[in-house]
Amino acid sequence: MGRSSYEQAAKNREKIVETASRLFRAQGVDNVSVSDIMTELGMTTGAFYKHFESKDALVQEAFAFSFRQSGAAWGRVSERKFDDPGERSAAIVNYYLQKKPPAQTCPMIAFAPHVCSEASDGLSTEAYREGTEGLFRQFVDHMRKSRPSDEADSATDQTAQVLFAAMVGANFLAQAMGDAKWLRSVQDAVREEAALTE
Amino acid sequence: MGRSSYEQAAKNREKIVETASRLFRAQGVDNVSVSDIMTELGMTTGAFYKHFESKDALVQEAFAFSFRQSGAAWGRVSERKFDDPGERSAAIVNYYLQKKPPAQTCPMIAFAPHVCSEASDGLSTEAYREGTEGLFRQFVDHMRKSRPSDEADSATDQTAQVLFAAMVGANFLAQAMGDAKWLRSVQDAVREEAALTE
DNA sequence: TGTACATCAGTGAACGCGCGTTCACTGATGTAC
DNA sequence: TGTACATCAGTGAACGCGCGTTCACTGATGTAC
Repeated sequence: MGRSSYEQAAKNREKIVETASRLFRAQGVDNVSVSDIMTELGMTTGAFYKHFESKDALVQEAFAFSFRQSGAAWGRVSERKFDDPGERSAAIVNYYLQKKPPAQTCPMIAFAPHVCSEASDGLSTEAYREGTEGLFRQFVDHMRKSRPSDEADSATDQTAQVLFAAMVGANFLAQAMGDAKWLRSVQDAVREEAALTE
Repeated sequence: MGRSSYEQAAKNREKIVETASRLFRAQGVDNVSVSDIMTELGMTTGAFYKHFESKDALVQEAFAFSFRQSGAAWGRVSERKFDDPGERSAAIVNYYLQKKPPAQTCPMIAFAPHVCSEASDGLSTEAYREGTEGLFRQFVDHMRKSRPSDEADSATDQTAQVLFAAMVGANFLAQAMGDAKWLRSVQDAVREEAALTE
């Protein structure tokens, strides 16, 4: 098992980022070791450091990758055709609150524990902030299209911001609590609130 | 330094729970070691296990303690006199979204990372669920008092649930992101939404 | 094009560190007579 | 009440474990002639 070609090495590097993103989203950054990732790829731990300077360097790239993935999924929802504004604003909230497999947990929620801990240096924290702000702006833009007029409406924006917070809060609680009757009721309330936005 | 009296030992035990709660809320459960807690109390690590079977046993008690503390604080807000319903519903949201010292971070948010990790066994997870559900019920009850009539109004409840999610979501983002202009705007939107509840 | 050497992706074992937990021990407190 | 013994809160050092990281080594790939 000697040296790999540059092509193979580049593929392996990508695989590390993708696998890490998946595992980080499913289990949380601090519950996934470098060895966990490399073992899943059938490689040894030492090889990791031929590609990344440290675990946090990988974390940074994995964050960017995950946020891009989420942003793309939101974009696909946003491009659908909608009959009326209420349907439009409900669509993205419904998509977000859908139950998804662990590997697709919202990055804003899955990565927060790592960002809060002191263990994370500036790099990954910065990636988290940028990613979260990006999703927020994307959400607000989506909601603005619910307005027939092209002018920005500050009341619409305010409602959108409340919905964003409510949506994230409901998902956060779902991750932390697991299923609970009252929580499903909260999620439904957020969905309905989004639907009656006009 | 021989054996302590039963009275002293009981005091020490309480101090462990209080100190742990404070540090856990400020830094997160997984970033605070048993040794951190005991050192702050001027005791050695070994003494800890005369009081608790394991770290998670302490975590469970610290969770219950913190949630009781938060619930009591909410209760004090709830007992104030209010002139109109909007002022009443704004009061608790404003209180919740107030910037507080690290040691008073909302337990729903501060403890979530530990509950999500596999490291937590059933005990502490259960304490978290009970505590969170308790705060939720307290919030909804507070909001119901905004209605002049004594009958439960399902529309009021729905608004209350959305506000709860939005409030928690906004605080969650604040913890994860630190200060950001757009986030303050989101927090303001949530506060205003609460104020116009009637 | 073929040959000789340099490069470097991947290996596998080791290191250092912090953590939760254990343990033999100490000596003041508690208890039995 | 006083004495002799048992209890057990607290000590301080050690243990085992998983983690991030390092390192000498291997041998196929890349490069220079």
